[in-house]
Amino acid sequence: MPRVSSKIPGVQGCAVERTLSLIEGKWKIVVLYKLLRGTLRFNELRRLMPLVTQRMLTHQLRELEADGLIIRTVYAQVPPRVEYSLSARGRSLEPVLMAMKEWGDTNLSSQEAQAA
Amino acid sequence: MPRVSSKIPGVQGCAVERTLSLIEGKWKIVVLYKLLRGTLRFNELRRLMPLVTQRMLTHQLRELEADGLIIRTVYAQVPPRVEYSLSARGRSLEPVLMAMKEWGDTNLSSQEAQAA
DNA sequence: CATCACGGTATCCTTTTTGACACTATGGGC
DNA sequence: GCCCATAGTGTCAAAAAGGATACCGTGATG
Repeated sequence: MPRVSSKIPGVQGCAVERTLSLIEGKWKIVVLYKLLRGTLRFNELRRLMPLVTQRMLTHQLRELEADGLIIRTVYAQVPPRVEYSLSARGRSLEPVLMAMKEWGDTNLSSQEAQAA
Repeated sequence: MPRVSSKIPGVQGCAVERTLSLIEGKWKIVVLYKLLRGTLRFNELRRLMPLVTQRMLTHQLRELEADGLIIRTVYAQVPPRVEYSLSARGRSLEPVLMAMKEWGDTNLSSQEAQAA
């Protein structure tokens, strides 16, 4: 099924790279990771990630949405209510996120944090 | 299954993030991916990735080395000979790389490349 | 009428990343 | 002596990413 771009010879890694490019943004994986547990409102996300500025969070969310990884639902209410949840596509990234988390837990345990 | 890191409260995603930070560089995953198949010399890598400038490749390799993911072996020969290979730590990233590759192959097959 | 909460925007600036391009050292071969 | 290959460095500039800060619109509430 390595049906990637087929043609281009030296660019097999492309699939890996393109996958990476979707989750590269500074806080994107964190967002995805949080959303694995369920839908969250904008400000709930903010509270979970106090270090992210509003502008950044909005921006990352918009990109994740554009890439079809999350779904943004706006409720026409007065204090606005906007909910974010993973799309099927986004949820399918779970194995990737988990592989990364496990690797990190194992290999970055502050102990051997730097070069082993 | 919210088994997170337990300790640090607001920074559970940290492991994931830090893992990501090691492979984020523009061409790093490609390098790692290529090295999964075995040791390569500097120019072999260059030939495999014609779009990377020499400066960039060197830079990425240095960072990968600093993070303990690859091993750089210099042979004191006259046309210099420098070989790069994965360290044990680097090789342990294989599941992550594979998870990403598989996701990419499945979800980025040019067809549904954009938002599903 | 002022205030509040929510979910943003807009603007500006700094830092980081990436790229272009040229230059270097070494020792062997011609 | 000059050129070659390998594996780099160095410098500069462009582009992308990220951050700080401030402002906006809407109804409900007081």
